[in-house]
Amino acid sequence: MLLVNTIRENYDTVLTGLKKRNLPNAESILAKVLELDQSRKDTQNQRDTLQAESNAISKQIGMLMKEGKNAEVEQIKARTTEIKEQIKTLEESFAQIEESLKQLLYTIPNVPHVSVPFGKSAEDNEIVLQNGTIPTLPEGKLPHWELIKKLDIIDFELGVKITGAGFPVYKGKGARLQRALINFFLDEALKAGYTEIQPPILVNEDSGYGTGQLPDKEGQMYEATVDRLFLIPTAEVPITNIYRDAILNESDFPIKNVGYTPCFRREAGSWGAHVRGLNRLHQFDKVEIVHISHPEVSYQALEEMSLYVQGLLQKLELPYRVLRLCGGDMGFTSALTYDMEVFSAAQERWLEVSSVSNFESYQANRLKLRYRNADKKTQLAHTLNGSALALPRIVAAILENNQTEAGIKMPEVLIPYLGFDKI
RNA sequence: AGAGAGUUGGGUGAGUGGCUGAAACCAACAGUUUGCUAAACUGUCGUACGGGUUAAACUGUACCGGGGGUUCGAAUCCCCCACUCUCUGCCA
Repeated sequence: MLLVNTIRENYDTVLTGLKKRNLPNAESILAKVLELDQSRKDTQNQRDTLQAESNAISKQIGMLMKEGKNAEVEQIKARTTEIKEQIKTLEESFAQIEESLKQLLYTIPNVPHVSVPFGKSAEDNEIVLQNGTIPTLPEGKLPHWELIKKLDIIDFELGVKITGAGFPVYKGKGARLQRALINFFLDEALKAGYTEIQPPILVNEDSGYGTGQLPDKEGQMYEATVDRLFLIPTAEVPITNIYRDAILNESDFPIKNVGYTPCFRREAGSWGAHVRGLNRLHQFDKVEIVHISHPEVSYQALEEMSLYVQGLLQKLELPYRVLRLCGGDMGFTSALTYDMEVFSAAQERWLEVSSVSNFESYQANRLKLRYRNADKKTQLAHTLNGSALALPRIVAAILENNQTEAGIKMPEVLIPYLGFDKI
């Protein structure tokens, strides 16, 4: 969430930013925030003053009792009862004000970076670049959901039997392709200086709040209700939460972590005709990169991540494009997001395979992720993350784009990992 | 899962009702000394939210696993919860 100080000190920037987000009533929301913050301060001030008085009296009682002046003690005790009443009232309204303020702040999305285009939907995203050649496919080309059936490498019906829709079973070369991609992505990340992390894939409530899945997107996660744990929708959640409540040193930067995990998404209400096959699943594999960055260089880090992800797509010989998301399409917590899309040649569609975002201090504020600057003051760090990469749509594109009469050719870089060169 | 013990600042660890935001030691940081390193010595050394200041200085409040209670006053007493350790059981 945003810092109230940011809202107060950069009011105009915040307001224009929120308008880019198409947030209705931005003015009145911000006004309410400032108002609540002011009454929070006033209330705290009153409470603290009374509390100070009460503390002084208690100290005095201690001394009087030591001197055996019990009559005087009884006298001033009466005064504290009065003060205590007042403190209690103030305490209650203070808690109430703080809670309303917090709830209100939760409803305010991050302020978009200046380069984020205005716009309402995916239509308005800006195409930054396009790279690679779109293949011409032979007669009788098939979409991946036909290919996997024909080749018997991914089985959706079997997944339905075991679990339900959206939980495919990968078999034979299909399973080996998954494993090869995961290893390839992790090895590439190591070469690029990332530290490999294997986090838990169930997280507690605090972690959900830390990265912003809670309280709003509760319905998007599977929950183990008995233990009040959530299956992660992305490795971003556990890997970023490593740094919850941390105070780093400037010398700790940059922090670059990579982790492979399965991801679980309920995807409630987001199914339709265009999400056949591997395009949308409840469980899928993803390798995620997470940066914790010094605020001054977080946008350099974002570019670095974008180039890194593009490099992976180039190595996999997939045609791709990079989009800068518009204010209306960007995630709630992001300040700037690049989406990477690959062209899946049989479906003739662009598929999102990565989303690289700078959250600036928005997540860090919830996480209480700070660092100590040269003046020994604590400052919020910046967090960034991106998929590198999400597997299912990569698999879909590899299968569709590389189909030949002789079978599906595997990308050169994967062959050492696969142990075969076509399916 | 059952029984017992525990949870204090970056670490070890003292503290059983007021003089404790918290001893001592270690680590860290700055300085003195030194041919260099080491040692020794001196100092600094929690977080959050307020007040104050151009900025500091200074100052108020809260925080000793989390929440609640008793009390004029709680790290210290009581209750609930979480977690950790030991033993027993079970198990990949």
